[in-house]
Amino acid sequence: MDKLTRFFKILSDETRLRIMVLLYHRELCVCQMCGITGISQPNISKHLAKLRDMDLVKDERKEQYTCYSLDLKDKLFENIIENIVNNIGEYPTLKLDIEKSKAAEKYIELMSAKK
Amino acid sequence: MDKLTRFFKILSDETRLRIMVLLYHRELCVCQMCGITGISQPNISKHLAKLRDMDLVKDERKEQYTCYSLDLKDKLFENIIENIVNNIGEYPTLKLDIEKSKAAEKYIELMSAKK
DNA sequence: TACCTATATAAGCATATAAGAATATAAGAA
DNA sequence: TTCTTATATTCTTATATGCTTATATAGGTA
Repeated sequence: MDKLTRFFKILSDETRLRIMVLLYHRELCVCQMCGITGISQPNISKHLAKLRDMDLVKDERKEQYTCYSLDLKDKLFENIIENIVNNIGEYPTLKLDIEKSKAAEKYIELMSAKK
Repeated sequence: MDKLTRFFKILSDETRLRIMVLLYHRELCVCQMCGITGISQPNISKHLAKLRDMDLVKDERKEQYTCYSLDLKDKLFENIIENIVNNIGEYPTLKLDIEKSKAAEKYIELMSAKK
């Protein structure tokens, strides 16, 4: 049950929930998540570390970026995320994140453009 | 989304998760929950108060007891609890709670027996 | 009325958690 | 090697959370 309560605790933080829902749709690098959500890089990184520690996401180096993707081995966990996504209309922030993620490449450019 | 993260935070505590799963199966009074779970009365009460504040359970006075039952208006929340229950085999503590709850009346007697 | 019993609340303590700012690291480019 | 970019980590501060013990309240009974 500890695994279950830890999973719920992970999802009880808005930042992590946004990350999880984003990654459910597609893999993203750290700076894309920053750009899409408007959350600071150290903050995103720290939450990604927690998700990694719980084995919910995996990372892969791609050229200069570290790409993250969901890695849900547990069917229950996957169902829960899926349920949320199916009701995405009720959660404007999540919905907007997803919209933005469709043009995720843009956020890499914006990041590079910052001087 | 706040409603969602608050729901996950509620479930991220072992005591509250046990209460929710118990109440999914049947209504129970406070002392029955204490007896079944072995958790202290003030502790159970406090967690019930949180669940009540979030409108996840409702209470009803029945003779000398206050009976609690689930009151999930949100389909997503109900699905999540249902999913857990469907996998109850993976969570021995939850499973044992449910087994005990089948003889819930016993716990009222035990409580009364305590002088 | 006074007395139980069941439940709720409060106080105090210890621990956990989040966010921002500053800094460190790793890998590629010059 | 040095510089740059992307990402990770550390430190500090503020806030939240849980548990135990003690106490309060509400409703029924004697």
